[in-house]
Amino acid sequence: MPALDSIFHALADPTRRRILTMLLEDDMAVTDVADPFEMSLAAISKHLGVLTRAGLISQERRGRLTWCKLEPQALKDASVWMQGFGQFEPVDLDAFEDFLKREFSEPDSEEDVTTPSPLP
Amino acid sequence: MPALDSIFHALADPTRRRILTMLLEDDMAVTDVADPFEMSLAAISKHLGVLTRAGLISQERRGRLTWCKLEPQALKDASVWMQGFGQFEPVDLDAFEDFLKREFSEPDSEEDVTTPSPLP
DNA sequence: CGAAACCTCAACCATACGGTTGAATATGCT
DNA sequence: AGCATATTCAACCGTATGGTTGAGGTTTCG
Repeated sequence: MPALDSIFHALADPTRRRILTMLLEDDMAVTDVADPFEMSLAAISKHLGVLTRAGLISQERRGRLTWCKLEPQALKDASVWMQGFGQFEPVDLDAFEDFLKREFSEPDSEEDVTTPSPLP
Repeated sequence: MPALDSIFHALADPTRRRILTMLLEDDMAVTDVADPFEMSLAAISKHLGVLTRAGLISQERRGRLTWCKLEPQALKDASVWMQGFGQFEPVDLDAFEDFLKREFSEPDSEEDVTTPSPLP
């Protein structure tokens, strides 16, 4: 439903990717999402708007809290688009480790955890 | 090596995604890449620059032609990042068909082929 | 050599992006 | 009712983005 444009655009920001990884653990209220960031609440609210319009999360108001929930379907759309290129073999969890290795060994660009951590 | 920022940013533009799908078929010279677009050559050249800096393609000059070649490793990085979310099951080619179905049934946003076509 | 083909560079423009601050709007608590 | 909490809205600002046009540098070919 949401276009690839908005999905990829949403994923192109490290703050938003980090928000997604936070939501991977559990649903969160907006203020709690904003807590670890050194940025105004309004800025985070905007980021959440971008993620919502991309369909990557949903926001449901319950009481005075607005709960943010990961919506993996949009991510899946984008993932499937990339898989459609078919140039590389199916999901390879080793590849994720490889990726992390390269991400951390080369002091490339960002600093913090903009990557999910499904490795237990 | 290229950060997720630049990869996802590069993927967020329909022109650039379409270029990638074109390069899926074969390597191409810049002018030929630009041909189907209603846009100046300089604009396409810029798009190719974005794709190159993201590591999604490489450009090699041979004679007076500059050949553009798909570089799937960067795509794989991004794909792996998404797979890291692990919320959805491994590569599911049916999902790609589902995606196309939804993409074409709902007159959502874009019009043309910004998706690869690995279905023979 | 000179002209044409191929591509990038530079300057410019309108619009979008990511952030800020301050006011506005719910909702819940006492 | 009244106040604190939670979230968004609105206006603003600097910078980036995606496009244009025109000039410039290589390479090939007649």
